[in-house]
Amino acid sequence: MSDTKTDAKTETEVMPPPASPAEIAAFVPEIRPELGKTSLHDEVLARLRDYIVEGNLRDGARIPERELCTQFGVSRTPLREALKVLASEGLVDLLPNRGARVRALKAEDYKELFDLMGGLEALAGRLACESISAAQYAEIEALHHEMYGFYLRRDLHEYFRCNQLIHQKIVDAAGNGALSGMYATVAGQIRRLRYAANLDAKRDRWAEAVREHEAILDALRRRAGGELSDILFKHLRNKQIAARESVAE
Amino acid sequence: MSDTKTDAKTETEVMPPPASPAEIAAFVPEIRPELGKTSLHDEVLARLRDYIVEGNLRDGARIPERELCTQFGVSRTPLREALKVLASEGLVDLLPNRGARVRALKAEDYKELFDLMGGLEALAGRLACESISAAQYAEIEALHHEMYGFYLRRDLHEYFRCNQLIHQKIVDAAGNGALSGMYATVAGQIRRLRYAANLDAKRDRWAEAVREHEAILDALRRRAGGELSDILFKHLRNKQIAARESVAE
DNA sequence: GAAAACATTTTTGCATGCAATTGTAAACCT
DNA sequence: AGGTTTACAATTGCATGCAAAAATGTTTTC
Repeated sequence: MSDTKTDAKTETEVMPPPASPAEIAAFVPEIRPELGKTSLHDEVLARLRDYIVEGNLRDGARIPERELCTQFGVSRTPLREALKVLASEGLVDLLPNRGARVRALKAEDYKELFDLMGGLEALAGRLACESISAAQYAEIEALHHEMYGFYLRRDLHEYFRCNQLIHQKIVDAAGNGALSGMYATVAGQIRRLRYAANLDAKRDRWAEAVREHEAILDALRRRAGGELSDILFKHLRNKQIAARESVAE
Repeated sequence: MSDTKTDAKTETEVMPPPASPAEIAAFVPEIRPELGKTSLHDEVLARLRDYIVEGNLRDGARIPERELCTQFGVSRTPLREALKVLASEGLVDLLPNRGARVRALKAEDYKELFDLMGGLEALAGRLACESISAAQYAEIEALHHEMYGFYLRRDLHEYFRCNQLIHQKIVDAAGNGALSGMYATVAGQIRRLRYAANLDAKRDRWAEAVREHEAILDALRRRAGGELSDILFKHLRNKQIAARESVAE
């Protein structure tokens, strides 16, 4: 009765209900056969990052290593590798011998991240003015008009979708991969903060935001890099203030 | 003569000369007993990062996992964790099933990194103007004068030390931890590029750089954030051009 | 003699094992 | 009873094991 613990090593072709991590892992290729090219580590990393950014784990909550292993169907090794990377991104804290916790961001941290995002967007605007194509500009202009329509119709949800897309397109237009990567990291952090709520109530802030976007488009059209840089940073600062008030409720 | 490779598995209590990773690891606490608090992973990460940034491994060179394990006296697990983090920082490339290589940065990559550093310093300057203390400003001013002395004496090495320190102090003065972290990462990447050589030959560029630094100090004294931001970005752009020419030799 | 096919060694990715540390709760003392 | 101690369980950090993939070397074929 002591040899029952080692009989799971043999390679079984067909097995009824997956229970252990290894067995679940053996089934994963069936569940998602189309994208079985990335390494297990990368997939776990992406999934765990989303899992946290989406807010499935509360701030400061312990990250249950073993539980997530079974949930993702992998062993501890790739999961731990993912945790180290997420720690270096600032999404989780790693306490020596005491596990990983979802990083609890304080108001001061969000202030830092917003400023950082502002700086990155300011840079993006400057670089975009140097290298943006006519087609790329036209695309942003079209998005701007679309967004304006949603503003007039008071469709906050669609307005925000367009808004985010415009900012992302400016970053893309900068044509700087290193910048895009860092922007994505910072934006991911901030995404954990759910704001944008009562912009509708504060109608004057909304109108102001739209005016700022018009100034952004204008500077971009004139390829005025330094100017656009300045406008974008200040725009993000105002967004930060609005977010702060929104979160305070 | 084929069984000699597996006899090192037994755990020995007393052993003459450490040879295997495990044996070396067992001796490490004796070698450095005072700072045995950080996790093995963190230490390996820092050491490996330095090892690469210092240029001990050539661009595009394979990273010999097993060899570094023995060199650092750890097993593959913490080393591989460190490699994943370094990959996320962009220092190494991880090729699926084909190991890690030192990321070979092309001219275009350095251009991106320089622009990114310019954007981060521009942000730092802007934020520093908002929050810098008189003491911090005085420190930077003193460094500036010291640097000017080295310029007059044509001491390129000390000039550059001061120069780097000034830029770092501005970033510190921004008081934004997230920014500092990203700046450190980008600066580390760029440090792999050894430039700054023939600034001495190009005497006009050196003089120009000094003038730019005077403008930086002036804007900082006036707490002119937007202006400083602009100057810093352009200063970095010029630095980039000089570096490009310097590397081209 | 060069290229293709095969066999062998090495390396990689992941799972698991094990000792050490931490968390937890029952037993103990004052 | 309240706080301390001690035994126990869970968790963590790292080392190692193992199968699959790649690199390398050898033979074979034309």
